Amino acid sequence: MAKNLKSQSDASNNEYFRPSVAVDGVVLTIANSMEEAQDAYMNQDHESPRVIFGKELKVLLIKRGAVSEDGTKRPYFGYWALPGGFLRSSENAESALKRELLEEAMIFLNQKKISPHQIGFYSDPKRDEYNFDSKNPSFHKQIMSVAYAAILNEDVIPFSGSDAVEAEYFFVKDILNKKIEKKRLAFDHNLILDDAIKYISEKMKFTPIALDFLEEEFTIGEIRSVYEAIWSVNEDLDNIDLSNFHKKVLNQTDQDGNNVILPSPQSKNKKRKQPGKGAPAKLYIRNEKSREFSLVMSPTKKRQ
Amino acid sequence: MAKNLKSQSDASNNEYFRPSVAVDGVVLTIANSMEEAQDAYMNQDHESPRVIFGKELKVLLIKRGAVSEDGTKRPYFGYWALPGGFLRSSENAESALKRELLEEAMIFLNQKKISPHQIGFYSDPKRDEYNFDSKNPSFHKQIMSVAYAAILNEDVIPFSGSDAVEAEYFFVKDILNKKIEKKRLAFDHNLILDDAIKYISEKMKFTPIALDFLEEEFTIGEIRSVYEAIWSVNEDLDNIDLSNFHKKVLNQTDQDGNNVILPSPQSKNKKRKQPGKGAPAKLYIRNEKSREFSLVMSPTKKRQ
DNA sequence: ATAATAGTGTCTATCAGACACTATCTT
DNA sequence: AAGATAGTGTCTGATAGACACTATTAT
Repeated sequence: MAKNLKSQSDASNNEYFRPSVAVDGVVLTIANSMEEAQDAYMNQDHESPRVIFGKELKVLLIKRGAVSEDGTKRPYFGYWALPGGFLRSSENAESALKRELLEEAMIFLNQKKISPHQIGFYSDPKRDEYNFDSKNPSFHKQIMSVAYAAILNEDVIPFSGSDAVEAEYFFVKDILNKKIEKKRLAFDHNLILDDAIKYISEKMKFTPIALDFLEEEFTIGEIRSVYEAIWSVNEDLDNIDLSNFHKKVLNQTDQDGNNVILPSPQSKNKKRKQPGKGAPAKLYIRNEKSREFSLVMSPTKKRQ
Repeated sequence: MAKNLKSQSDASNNEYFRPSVAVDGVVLTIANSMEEAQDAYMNQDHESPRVIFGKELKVLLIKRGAVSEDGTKRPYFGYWALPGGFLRSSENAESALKRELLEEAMIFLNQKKISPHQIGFYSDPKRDEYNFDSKNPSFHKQIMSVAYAAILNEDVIPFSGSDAVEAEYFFVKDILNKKIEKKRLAFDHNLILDDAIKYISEKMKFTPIALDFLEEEFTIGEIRSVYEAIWSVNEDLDNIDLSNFHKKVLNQTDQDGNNVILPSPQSKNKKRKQPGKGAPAKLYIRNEKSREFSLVMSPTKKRQ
């Protein structure tokens, strides 16, 4: 027993230190939610008129409860947080992410053929300032996290969380503008969210991951909406020229010279961006083999 | 005591599982080592003639000893491995990396103003197949790693390791071609090395990190050598057109329109790539504020 | 002179950005 | 007809790639 205690107290600064390792998921989606946006417009201070008819980037958050499974009081009670949880033995980070998303938000990533993107590893000892074991203050319960971003498409927007956990999609812009309960997210989740958006924002310049936000069949206007939604969060972007974007996307080829998007063969139907307005657009599908763009998609640089 | 044991055995698959977390460092440098390369050419099978006069990418490896500090036998004894070690309490991953590099290879990153690049987090339970605790087989000693890449410049090439650890720079191409003791690196370090090279290879297309491989004053030819050394590892590249590269580098500006490299004001000296050959080149210094390129540096695409 | 590296000039195809214009649909 | 979105055409400036050519040094 004494030996056991000794080895535990040694753990505070020798090389046999064992931290807890968690996975955090930044689940992103693009919402086409006119009603929601209009509600926001009416109830609030009219600061964001662009919201009204455009598509906007949303992120899944979980409300932290008062007590954890072992009966202890949880830090950041009442705050919104990224979904996630601790890794179990013989489990890798990606499995843990999938398990937690299923448990907390009924999202089954495997079924959706989604590969999450690893954002980074967060190990700052101060990232969870609440988390000390009061019974053993010399033993710092350091919690490290590996963060992933997962992109969901529109058909999972009608989201249903498990009854145990309160889960909800939030506009990313509202979180950045502190228009959220308690002003900020739990732990360093604001930082993780920022990093995830930067990652996706960069990645979509060179690869077709923007299509992951869309259904199997999509229009070029929808792709453009995805780019606008994400780039308007962190780049200085007003809007993307429709005509040039159209040509550029259609000219995208992969390393073998094949087009990255193809006219949909299955359906001759066309699709309207908003019901009852404008000409309907042609439908396209992705070339599943293409993982890289030949041309760089980037926020428009004004000509001097 | 019984309670203590119980909680330890529970640890094998409940949420209080505590893995060990290590940091691994991919320390990269560009070697201008004509003699070394010539030795290799003479002693081996003449398969890589390009090595002789070019600069080549090298990586720092540590030879794994027979026993660890606590007297137990170490897995992967005799293999070469990336430097690194376990995180200690109240320490973040970057501090642990710096501490380990100092201990194992006398490299003091802080002094060199080097910020390491986070490559990824590796948590596959099978990544260290040797590492089971034989006294407690149900308790899987899962070791997770966060990997960083650190770029060193030429002036640290005359490397001196501490006497306790055997440390050496290896040509990355030799490691990829399995021309190394035991054919492969310890653990999943071949995978980590691949990922690090991919990361640096991509990052140098859009940012001036290639300059981190060089001394404070450098020539445009030296920058080109860095690009060739790295891109020849994983891209299908023979060589970069001198003239076009020259113009492109000099035209690089940051977001404020300032040049990324500037003529060196301090010295009117010029520098020769190889002693006694060719005209000496102008010396440049970096604009420390510039962190982004305006133009994309990329491996030449042949015109059809 | 020759070899080797540094550096400039120039031609052409392609692409980015700007923007005018046509097409298709609903109300 | 008006409003809205989809899609085409065309002009211009900038850049990428190819490559000819000059400059500077040591041997």
